[in-house]
Amino acid sequence: MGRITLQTVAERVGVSRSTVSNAYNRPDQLSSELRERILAAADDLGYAGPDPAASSLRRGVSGAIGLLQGVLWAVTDPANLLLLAGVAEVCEEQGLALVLIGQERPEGADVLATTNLDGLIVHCETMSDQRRRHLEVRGIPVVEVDRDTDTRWPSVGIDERGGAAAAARHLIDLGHRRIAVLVIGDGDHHWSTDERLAGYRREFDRAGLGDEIIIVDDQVHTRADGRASAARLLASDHRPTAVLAMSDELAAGVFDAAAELGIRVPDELSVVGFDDAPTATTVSPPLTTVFQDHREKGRVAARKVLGLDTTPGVTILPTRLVVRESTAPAAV
Amino acid sequence: MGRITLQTVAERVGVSRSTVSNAYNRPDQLSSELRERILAAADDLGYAGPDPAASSLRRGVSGAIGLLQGVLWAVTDPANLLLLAGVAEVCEEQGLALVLIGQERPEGADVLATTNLDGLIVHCETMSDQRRRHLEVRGIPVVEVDRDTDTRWPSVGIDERGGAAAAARHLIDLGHRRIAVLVIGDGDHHWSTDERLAGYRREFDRAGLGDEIIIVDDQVHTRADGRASAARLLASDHRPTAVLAMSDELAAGVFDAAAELGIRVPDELSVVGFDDAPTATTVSPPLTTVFQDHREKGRVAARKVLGLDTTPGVTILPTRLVVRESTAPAAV
DNA sequence: GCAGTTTGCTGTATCGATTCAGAAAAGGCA
DNA sequence: TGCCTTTTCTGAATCGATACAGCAAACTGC
Repeated sequence: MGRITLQTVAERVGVSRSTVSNAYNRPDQLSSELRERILAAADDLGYAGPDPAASSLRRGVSGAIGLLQGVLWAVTDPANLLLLAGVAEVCEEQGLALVLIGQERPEGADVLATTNLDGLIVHCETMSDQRRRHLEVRGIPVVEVDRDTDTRWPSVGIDERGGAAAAARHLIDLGHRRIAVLVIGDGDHHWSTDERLAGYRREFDRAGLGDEIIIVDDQVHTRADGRASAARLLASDHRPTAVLAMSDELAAGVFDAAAELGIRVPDELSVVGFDDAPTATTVSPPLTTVFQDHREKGRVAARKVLGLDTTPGVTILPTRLVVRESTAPAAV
Repeated sequence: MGRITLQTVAERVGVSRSTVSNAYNRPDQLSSELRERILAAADDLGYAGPDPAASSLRRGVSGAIGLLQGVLWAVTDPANLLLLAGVAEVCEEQGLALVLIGQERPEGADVLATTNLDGLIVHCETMSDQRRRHLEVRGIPVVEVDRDTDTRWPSVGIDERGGAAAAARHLIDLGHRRIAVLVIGDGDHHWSTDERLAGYRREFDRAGLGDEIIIVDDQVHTRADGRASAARLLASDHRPTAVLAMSDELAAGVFDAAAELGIRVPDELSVVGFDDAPTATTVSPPLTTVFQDHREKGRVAARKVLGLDTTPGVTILPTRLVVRESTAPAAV
């Protein structure tokens, strides 16, 4: 007897297919009495409503937006989750599904190519030309997050440089001279990493610090990485009096290393993070860090990709230094 | 001039539509020479490959599985993320998209109903009859996670009761008598909550503890909640010597409260968590907790829903007590 | 009571691909 | 060379819905 479709329901009620379709999608196009009757019949027949695939084909929209990021990485980083939450929030509000897309697959059977999306948010991911081309050809709106976008796509980012500069200035104002920078990076540098570095450097230069600065670029990403890296750094003879960590997770790692070595924060070592993630306040002492609104970033990205926010080009969200208890004047 | 479709490419090359389709989906059905020619022409024309919506309609599969959980909650809970990661892992491996579905929307425009999925994983969410019915009618395979499933769907869970019992026994063996249980719950009790409670109780009863047990059920969920709740608990005259927290986040909250009140863990207060989430090891002292493999749980759920794991009915994953440094013998 | 607008419903064309039975060409074997 | 299998490609039928023009019937207003 085949599947139950609009047709089946239409025949049962004795109306046309169009009318049944309207019962679902345009209630104002038919009398509410008839609509009730149709819905009742549908329920009776076990019809679950218009088939999404068919509907999607005909309408040309899918009711879903994608979020592209190395999925496994994505769910590992607490700060990133806030971004996800922001995107999810807009999706829920708009009645859209949120599709997580991960790594490109080798065989040309890329998930991105076989999923239909009304838009895509690209986060911290270097995209293959293949994919880039695909998106253009298919005409899917794309918004990039936290990326330098000389490209054709609009983007959302934060004032990385300004935030970083504020963090550096804070330490300099406290009298620190020998400062270490703990660079984030899980393979290659992202745009945001370079920006932060530029922000720190601006203040170092302005203060005439040069030789005293230690740049540690150990490809660290997680708290555990940070701890390992900081352990080496802090074990040196002439250790820094302050550390600028490029994420709160890394900063937490520095705390761990300091605790192990018996170095007191902030008395003997000042630490500044970046992100103002949940970690910042659960750690002890509470972390001085650069606040950014991850969640809002997600919201803005989603709104932009949906055309709800029509600000063209790049949107830059502000950052600001949040001074807590992990920084103190440099010991004399 | 219209969109570019299989047809356009077929005409350009001078073959039939079917052949072009085969070039994409069944390379073995045509000579590789022709295939190359077709792919080249497609690229030339700016054809991005078969349209997912059309393909999905015709084939009857969507290449995506859904994960149903209050999205906002989902991305907030660190332990839950591991589940997500497990599901994502299998999806990536299988070339499937992962769709996050959130709250049911009021207007009958439920995302679940308008998204086409090859399967659905339901996590910690009481489902409306509406939705339940929908899934049945549409014949979408469903797997439930962490739920008592008297229902028609297979499920994946953990040995909640055994784990909880082990935790309770551990405290009892250490000589604790006055033990508080910090119940998790963000509104209503889930099955897992009841199971854990039953596990604790079993050991309390076995040890003949009764009056000494304090059950604190304050609808707590986050670390901050846990701290508030624990603050009240620990401020009482005759405070417990040990706390069984139903999650590591809550346990961390207990740590926070204890620190505030100057109560030393574990000397003056033993704390046991549940989950063995990342928090357990970043907290100080490291938390004694009940380990469960969230990630594996996600993997198993995904495999089950895809029919890759054909174990019927309920799959129960083991739990085990991990003794760290947050528990010590009761002070005499 | 009649022209003019609304309301309510129908029919047909289409969205873009996949499938499967089969035709034509090519190869294998004696 | 002739018969049989294999390879390579084609055509028609379908998947299930939605949009839009159009046609009755039912209301307006004067």
